[in-house]
Amino acid sequence: MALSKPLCFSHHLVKSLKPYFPGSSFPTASRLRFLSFATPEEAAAERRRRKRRLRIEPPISSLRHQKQPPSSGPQPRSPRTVINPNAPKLPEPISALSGSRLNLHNRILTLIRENDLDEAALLVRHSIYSNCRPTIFTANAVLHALLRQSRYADLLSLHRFITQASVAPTIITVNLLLQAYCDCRKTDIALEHFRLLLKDDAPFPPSPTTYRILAKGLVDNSKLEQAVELKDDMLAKAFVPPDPIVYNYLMQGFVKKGDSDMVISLYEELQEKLGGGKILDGIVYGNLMKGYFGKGMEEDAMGIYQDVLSEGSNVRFGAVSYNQVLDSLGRSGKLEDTINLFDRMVKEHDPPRRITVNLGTFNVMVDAYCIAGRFQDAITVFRQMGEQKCTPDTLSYNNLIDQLGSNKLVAEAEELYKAMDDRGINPDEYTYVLLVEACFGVDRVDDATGYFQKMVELGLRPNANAYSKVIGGLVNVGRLDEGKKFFDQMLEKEVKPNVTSYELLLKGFMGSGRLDDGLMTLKDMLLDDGVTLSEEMKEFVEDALRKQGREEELGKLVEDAAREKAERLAREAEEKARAEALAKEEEERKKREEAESKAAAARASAEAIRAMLERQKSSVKEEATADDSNAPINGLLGEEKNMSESSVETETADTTAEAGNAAH
DNA sequence: GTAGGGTTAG
Repeated sequence: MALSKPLCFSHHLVKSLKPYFPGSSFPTASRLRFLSFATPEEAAAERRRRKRRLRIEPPISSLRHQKQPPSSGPQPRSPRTVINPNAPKLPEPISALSGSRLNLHNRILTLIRENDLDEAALLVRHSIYSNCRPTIFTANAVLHALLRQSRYADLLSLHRFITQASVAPTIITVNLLLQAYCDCRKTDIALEHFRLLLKDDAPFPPSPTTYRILAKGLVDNSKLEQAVELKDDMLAKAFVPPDPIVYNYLMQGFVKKGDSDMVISLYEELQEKLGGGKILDGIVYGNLMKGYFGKGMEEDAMGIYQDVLSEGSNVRFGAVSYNQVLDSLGRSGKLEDTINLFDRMVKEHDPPRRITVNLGTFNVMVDAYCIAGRFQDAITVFRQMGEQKCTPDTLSYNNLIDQLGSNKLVAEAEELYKAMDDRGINPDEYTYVLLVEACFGVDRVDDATGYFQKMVELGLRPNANAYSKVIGGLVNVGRLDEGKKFFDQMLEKEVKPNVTSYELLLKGFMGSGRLDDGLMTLKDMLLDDGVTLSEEMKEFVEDALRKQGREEELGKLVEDAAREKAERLAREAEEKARAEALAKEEEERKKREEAESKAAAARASAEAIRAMLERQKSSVKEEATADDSNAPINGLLGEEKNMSESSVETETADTTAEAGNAAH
């Protein structure tokens, strides 16, 4: 019995995944629409059906009898659900979190608080097959902690584990999973899981947060079209009311894309869906203003601004909503209005009762001052952060250092860098690259390379882009050999060079007449799979060679490189083929062995039965009354049945594990 | 005693 429980759930999952997701890619627009209801009435009916289903908390014991025919007892579920006895289980009610399971929960929460997530995850796993099974609430807490620390691989692995162990998820579990996939830019996988919630036999519908996670994930990955589809699906299914946050994510995406018309029409659509009155959630107004500013409709933008932030306005504004309006003003050159709004926000700020200012506020202000060229004011407002109990993070520092450095205010930038040290905020690779660039910008070449070396010494890992900054700076001032040294360092550290880093060196050597060094660089570049030589670069090289009458060398070099590359590729292909052949052999050998051992087991079992029948026969001969002797046969067959079940379970588990692995 | 409520600067 214990074995058949997990079997039932995971089996269902695999079965249900197949027909609904024939391709691995996200369904096209038409297929998403196919899921929508034809009429609002239909959608409402389905909604009612689900709510009804959700209201009924089945006793835990009923979960064990899922396989029983539906004839026993009253049937509260919709007819469709009854037809499918393998429908995903409903999650346990919160009341399950009591007694020893609550103790376990609290122990795990303590581990999370102590930041020992490994131990917490391990304890969940170990308890699953113990006599104190963790509740889904405990698992959710651990999943959430893993998500907070961006430990996606561990999150997926724990999620896979509890799924295989047939711990029924809650909507929170699903949302955590969707968030993890979206964070990893795997929006297609996130959408596949989301679609399970839309199925008829889904144990619960999506929540507002579900839509928010997906909308943000799609927008952040520039999949605006799919984000709009999702929003339309949200309206059609109507599991949740039209959500300003979802709309705002979309507006954000279109602001970034420069499509102001779409920004405005999304706002108007939301307004209509919410009944036509004023939208009372302030979140949408910053982006709406950006839409108007983007169309040059300044008066409309400012009209909205005056309206929603006027004396008696009942539009609700939190720090985030304010920040977006603040940003729209700052980016539109309305510095005076920006400052006024900022002052108002600081006045309204009354923690912990009301929060209207946060870290983002200051960063938006810094940008506004810098856009206006008032760098000293930017520094001043940055320093005011502490007064509002805000602490700048590395990104905040980087932002201001960037603005100062690229405007030749290097001393100020360096002062901020020192302040980071004093406050125990760690500079990252980006901080150092900004300082490197700033120093190059004012011809402090040695300081620039000094900052770069310091970053490397600190164990930070500059990427190819960072290397190309230092190489470029050195090449620009004619210190080619030093530039080459950094290029070699990059190779040494196994950082894959980018096109720019090659091109900088190539241009440097060729431009200064060091043709042999240039040709060597060119050959390395041609041999590198990751980069291609642009036409422009090729012409540049030809030109430099022609000047010294060596233009015929280029053709030969290109040929040589092409041949060497082809040889290498052929070699690699051969090695790969050989490895694959070996793997296949191994696989076949395993299969053969398995088949042999199965056959042997079958022979042994047949032999056992035969022997038993033999014994039975002889005992019948000996005793005239013998009708209790077939019990062992039943036992034997029963055992065999169990074995095959557990092997199916292993197979299913593997399939699920593969799906999870695909995320990496 | 299970997430969240959204933003900004790479």
